[in-house]
Amino acid sequence: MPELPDVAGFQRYLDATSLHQRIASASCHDPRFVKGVSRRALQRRLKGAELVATRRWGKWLFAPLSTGGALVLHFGMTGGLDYAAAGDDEPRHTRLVLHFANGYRLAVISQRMIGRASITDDVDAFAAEHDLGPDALSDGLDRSSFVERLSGRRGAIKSALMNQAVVAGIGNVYADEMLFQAKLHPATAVTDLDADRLGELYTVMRRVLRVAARKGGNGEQAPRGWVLRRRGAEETCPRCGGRLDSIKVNGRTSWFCPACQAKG
DNA sequence: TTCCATGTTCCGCA
DNA sequence: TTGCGGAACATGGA
Repeated sequence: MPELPDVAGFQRYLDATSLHQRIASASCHDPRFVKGVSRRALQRRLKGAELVATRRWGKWLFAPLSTGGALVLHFGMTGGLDYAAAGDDEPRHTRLVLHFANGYRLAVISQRMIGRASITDDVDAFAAEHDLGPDALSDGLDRSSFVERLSGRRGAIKSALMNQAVVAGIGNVYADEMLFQAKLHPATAVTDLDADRLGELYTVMRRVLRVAARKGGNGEQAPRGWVLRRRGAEETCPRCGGRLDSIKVNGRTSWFCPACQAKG
């Protein structure tokens, strides 16, 4: 689930619940969830601090600390946040808990241990270390810079869209949605697309992500015409009614309409 | 039981 | 040297 729109929802949730509260203690159940720093160091850096803001970059969520540095969160393939009273049961697969002085706690959930938590002293440097391109919704990523970043790439357009070094935030589901709305076959070679076509894809990308982020990534609230509600072998194209098909692109399942999304 | 899953990272190959 | 594609990683549901 967690692609850019989902993480945007987590960001709003964190903003609404957990900012400017003193962290009495932090507990991490599984050391494998912490990357880059030791589990003890993570807990020590969080204790006594407040989360003073949030910043999202692609699928990564950062929360600068009042004591310096920033908490780093990534949710992997399934995860989320849960803010509740200290006595409430923690959700399954809770990996990190911030216990606030106000008697509430924030649980960070990530089922498959592919997510992670860390501490960084410099968000921009962290992004550079992880080879993150500009956030897909950032102001700095205008149409021409998007076209420039994609042009000349050798692989399939879907691979390029999902490449976090090209543009950060797009995953498998939303890549399929964008390609559906842009009427592009997922395996189309980037080199077969001219600047106009890539520019159209930029417009679609921004619209899809903006609309989805507003819904907090909740796929059930996606507009009726969107294909992401219909991933599956028995499903039909919301545009032409034909049967959807799937192929593997870059090892990931791509759902598309063979009639609407012509190759090239 | 086997396969597959919405992500990132690492490695081999062109 | 660089970029691309596949495998590994961990866990649970179909």
